[in-house]
Amino acid sequence: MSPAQFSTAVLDWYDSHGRKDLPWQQGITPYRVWVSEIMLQQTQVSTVLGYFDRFMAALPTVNDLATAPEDEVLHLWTGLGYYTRARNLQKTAQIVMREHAGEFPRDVDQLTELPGIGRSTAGAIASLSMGLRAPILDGNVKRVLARYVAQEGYPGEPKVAKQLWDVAERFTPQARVNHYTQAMMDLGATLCTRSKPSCLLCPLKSGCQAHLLGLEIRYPIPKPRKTLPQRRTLMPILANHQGEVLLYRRPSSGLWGGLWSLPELDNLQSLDDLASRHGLQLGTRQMQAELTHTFSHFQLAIEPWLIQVDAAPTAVAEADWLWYNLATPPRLGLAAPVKKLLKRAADALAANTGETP
DNA sequence: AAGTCGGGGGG
DNA sequence: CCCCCAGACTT
Repeated sequence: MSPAQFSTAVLDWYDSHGRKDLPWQQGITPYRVWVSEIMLQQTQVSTVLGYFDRFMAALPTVNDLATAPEDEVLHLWTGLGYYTRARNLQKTAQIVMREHAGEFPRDVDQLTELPGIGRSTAGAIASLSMGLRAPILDGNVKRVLARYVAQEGYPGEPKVAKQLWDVAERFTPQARVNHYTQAMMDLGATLCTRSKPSCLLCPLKSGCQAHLLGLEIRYPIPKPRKTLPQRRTLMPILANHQGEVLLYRRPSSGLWGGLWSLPELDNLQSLDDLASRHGLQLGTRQMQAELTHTFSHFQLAIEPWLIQVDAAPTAVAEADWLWYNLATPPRLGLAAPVKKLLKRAADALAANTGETP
């Protein structure tokens, strides 16, 4: 799609589906748009709804904000978080009064110099309240554009961010830039959501590279994790005198869905609960060599414990639990690290029985 | 480039 | 639990 086709599709969609009834979209002034944009930084619309009107009622003009006690401003901000925003808000109000004769500069670069206003917020104020052709790139727009061009690389990276700003700049139209800006944010908020995007309803689907590839979910590329989150678990290898080990079947959904696994414990104390649950009499315990298993999203350190079971009921009482015979293993789906641990156990058992007189 | 600031919602 | 959200600023 050419930039003209792109913005036309976005604007047509705005006319029929864009949001037009948010509080800061009524009686639009640079002051109201600015306050709303600051409140909306890293903060969801539903949260800001509870603050905006109260704030505007208490401090209806830039001058009111500039001259209010700081405590009053912070009071109006209480619960919104990122309190530096509130202090910067008042600083900027004072600068606007003192250096700009009470009027916000009609210039993106000058807006960006004000405390708390970065490039995206400046673009939003300029386009929404002044009709200036200025791009924005907030979280919503970033997602829409990253998908539209199937942008590789993590957008937090300056090089990638610059490419997305270039795309944003290219597609931003001269006419109706206020509606265009609002529409791009609305697209990201309502259709082009992080999970389960509604591509079939999207006005950009015919040109969206991610959608055409069927890879919407892949973009924007998430922050690369150098060190995966670390988790630990303890796996008791409960071995009876028949050379069998106690396994259970994991729930059909989720991690290792439907596969059989060794029991997982947070600590050694909870071993007693497991034993009593299955009516087991436990003997000696011995820690085995630790095993780490890497998933796509975290790393799991497994601390295996070999536990002798001296006595147990003849049959397992609970469904989805079984005694797994190491010498004649049944054909079951096993979680990968469990398979490894069982092999170790089987080898050790074979060596023992071979040597024992 | 990475850390900080916050409260809330969703998977 | 982690990740993310109408980000900006500091280190």
